[in-house]
Amino acid sequence: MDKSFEPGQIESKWYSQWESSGWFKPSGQGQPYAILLPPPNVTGTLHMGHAFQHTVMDTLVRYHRMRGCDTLWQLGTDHAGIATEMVVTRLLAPEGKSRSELGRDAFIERVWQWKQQSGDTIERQMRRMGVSGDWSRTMFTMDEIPSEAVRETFVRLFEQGLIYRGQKLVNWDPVLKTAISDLEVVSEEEDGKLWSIRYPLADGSGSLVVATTRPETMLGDVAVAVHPQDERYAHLIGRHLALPLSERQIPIIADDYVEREFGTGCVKITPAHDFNDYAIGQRHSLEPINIFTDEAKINANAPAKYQGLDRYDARKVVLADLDAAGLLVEEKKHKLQVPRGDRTGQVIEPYLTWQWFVKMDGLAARGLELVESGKVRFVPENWINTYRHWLGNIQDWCISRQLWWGHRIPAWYDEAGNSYVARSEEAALAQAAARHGGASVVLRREDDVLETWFSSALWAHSTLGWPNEAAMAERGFARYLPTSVLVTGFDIIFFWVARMIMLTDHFTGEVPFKDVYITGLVRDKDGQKMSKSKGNVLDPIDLIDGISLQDLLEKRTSGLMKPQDAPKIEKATRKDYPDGIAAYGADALRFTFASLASHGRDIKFDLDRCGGYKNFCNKLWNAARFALMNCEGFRVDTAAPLALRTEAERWILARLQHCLGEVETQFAAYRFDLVSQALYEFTWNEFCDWFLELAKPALNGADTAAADSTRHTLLYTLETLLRALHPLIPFITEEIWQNVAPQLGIATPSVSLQAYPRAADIAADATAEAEVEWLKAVVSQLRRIRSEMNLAPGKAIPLLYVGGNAADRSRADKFAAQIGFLARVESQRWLLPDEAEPAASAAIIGELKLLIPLAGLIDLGAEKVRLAKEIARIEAEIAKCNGKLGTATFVANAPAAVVEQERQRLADFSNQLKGLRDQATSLDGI
RNA sequence: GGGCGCGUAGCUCAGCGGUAGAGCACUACCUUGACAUGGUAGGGGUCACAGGUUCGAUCCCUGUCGCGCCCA
Repeated sequence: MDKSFEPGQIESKWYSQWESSGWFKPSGQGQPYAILLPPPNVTGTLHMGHAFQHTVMDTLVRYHRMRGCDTLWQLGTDHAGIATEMVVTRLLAPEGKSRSELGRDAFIERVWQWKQQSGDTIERQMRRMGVSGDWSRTMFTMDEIPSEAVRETFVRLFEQGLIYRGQKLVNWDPVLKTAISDLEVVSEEEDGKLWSIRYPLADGSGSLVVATTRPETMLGDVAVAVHPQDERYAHLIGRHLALPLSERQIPIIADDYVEREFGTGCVKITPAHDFNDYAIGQRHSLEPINIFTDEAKINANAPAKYQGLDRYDARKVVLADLDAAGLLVEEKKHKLQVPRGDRTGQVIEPYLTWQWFVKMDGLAARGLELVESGKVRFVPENWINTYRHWLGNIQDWCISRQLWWGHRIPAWYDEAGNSYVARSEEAALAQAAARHGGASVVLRREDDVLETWFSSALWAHSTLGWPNEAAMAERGFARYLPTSVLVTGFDIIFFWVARMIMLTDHFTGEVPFKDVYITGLVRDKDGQKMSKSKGNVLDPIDLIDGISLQDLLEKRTSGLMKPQDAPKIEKATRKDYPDGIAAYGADALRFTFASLASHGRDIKFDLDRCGGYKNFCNKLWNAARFALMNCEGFRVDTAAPLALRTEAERWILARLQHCLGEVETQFAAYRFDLVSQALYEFTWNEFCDWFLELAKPALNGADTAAADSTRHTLLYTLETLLRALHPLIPFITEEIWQNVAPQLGIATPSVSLQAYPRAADIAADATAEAEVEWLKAVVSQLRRIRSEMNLAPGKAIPLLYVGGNAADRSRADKFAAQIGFLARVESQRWLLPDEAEPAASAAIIGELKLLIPLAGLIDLGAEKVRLAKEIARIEAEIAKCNGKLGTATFVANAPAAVVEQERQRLADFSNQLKGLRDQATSLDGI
């Protein structure tokens, strides 16, 4: 093995071998364990959030595979309607082509080309991360199987009366010219203005003043509302106003939605262009007047003067006209919530259109019940609140989108506008013929497609072949549904998780997954969301392979929506990564993600942390080198050592047992941070820091049986540790394991095919732990004295034992070689019965006193200072103990074990204090 | 306005009724034959603040301040 760990060389080698051997496919044996990959959008490349979640899923999948489960990781990608259509539209621009020039079919052809390219990139990235999913059954949301599921679902929901077509106010993107979901609209406070406009009474007897942030919409006003208890206007309710600029009269109505304190307490009502007004309009049976085209220009319902004007131009003209008419009362600055599409950044228009909807009340009630009853469990469980809140306030789901890329809605229209929902055009024609008394009818297919989440909502059962019986049998529908766990971010609980729960249950009677593990969102080290426009994105591949500053700058500043941000991004990037990014390797990146996966909602990604785990990999690598160098030619037939010859071996196995217990507990709790911490600590602080050091004297000692036993334990512990770490860091563990396993008589071709180690496989050994804890205490004390007395590390010291009990004597005897080696002690002996203690530096461990004679080594004054400091520390501890034990209520009320523990502490400290004081006194006498 | 959450070492975060922990950063010493991507030792915290419950609160409760996010 090389002297240091070089990730690049081993990663690709092992990945292709694993994949080509078919080990990622379900084994068909054992308890089913299935995970659905939330299918990434085919809009480009994977980001850090994907890499994080893929790491979590891969770790779970590898863990359960090693535990003997029949493991299915269903991979796939999502067609992502709007996002992909935008990407491809932008791609066409440099060619001087537009989407509409190209036409629907040619455009879709281009999207498929893009999808191929993007899908390949994504798959390549996933392989680099070590994703061990079943590539042979990967699926795209527009493949035939999921497409059939979409058609079948749509038709059945329609037949069940759960899908309908209706005219409603929706969020409309006037640039993309499609409806978008509430969830895709982000409202933020922006600076705007509030205008007060005078509306005269129709009979000329007076006027009202209304306040609005959108004066142009007055062209579509149908009423003015006041609060029913507002005494100022009570006498006007039911009378009419002459709507300025339009030749219309509108009524004054009363509705308690109106806030009396806001503005004048009079609200213009424009049902076609405001969600609240729409509701009021419905309450008062007012017919909405739509004044916009689908591009948000004024349409023919408005006075001719304004027709064709863009919404913001219309605003200027309307205000000018009002001013000219003396009806503009006031204009003032005002902060308002502006809704923008999260993809385009355009101001979204509430717009009255015909759309397809899914009725949600019944489905939502059932969706809620499935989670409340525990059939689906959120981890962390708090997320149930978010889920509950959304389902409790749900509206019907608008599923149609005015796009080309997606699942085209299976509905057809005849010339009269009657619609026919059917599984195929033939079936639709048959329906139409039946309706028209057998005559053949010309049908036009619905142009709209379904929103992307409609197909995603079916992902759990459609990827298992539903509704096709043969496909279901082949893909293991009955075996893998419900899947075990869904790993996803809280941002798509509404979009995806809830809808999957509802639809999978509705059509299959099963929940899609038993657990939902909600991960945090990956942010940069300052807590900022990573985004292309902020210029703080990291490509996981660049962390694996490294990237130069130049390439990183190029990546971050090219293709920006706002190219003017480039200098700012460049500056920040130069500051954060003056030398580019080093190559950390996939394992270090994965271990970092795992260790950041606590149950919080933000994951601040700190590159230094990644560096620390790269070092961890190197540490593991070198521990393995040590083991192999010391076990050359050593072979055994049994993996586990049968007869342990040294205390250190018994100790490390006991510690391993603890570690594995912790790992098992934390895996079950989805605490990957604690899994990785337990393994990190065992590897570094116990295996490397102590066991390897304790093994050195044993390996080189005269006792060949102990040396061989130590070799065996060394290999066995390492091999077990590699198995335990494999789900987290698969590449390096495989590479090392291949070198280690043969020496233990293991002939399996891959560590990934080995059983995951469990605490139950190893015996606990409290005695050995206590023995070695004693040794560690002695060594630590000696090292501390050496350091504080400024004894050169290479300087050997003599050690004198004083006092102590029988256990101390036997331990000192047993560990003489180790103490000599670890603390550089040249001689060890017990003070003779009648021998006077020499002037020395001392440490107290229980009843035992360790003395390092001063002669020629230690400065007396320094030792006195050191002792005084130590005495003060112990006195403080004793004072704390006495404080507690001196309180009668503590002794009376605290649990006996706690009181006992406190007494024990007091006894130990007192012992130590006495020893230290004696020592101080004896030094004073010199 | 409603809901959720956070405030612990310089930074990023665990812990959570009974000796305050980790990684990174920092200081000193050390190139010893697994590893300087390292070793050894060390410094650093009235656990946001104020009350309350308790024998005992960083942890539970209430309030205040500050900061997020989600939904209106």
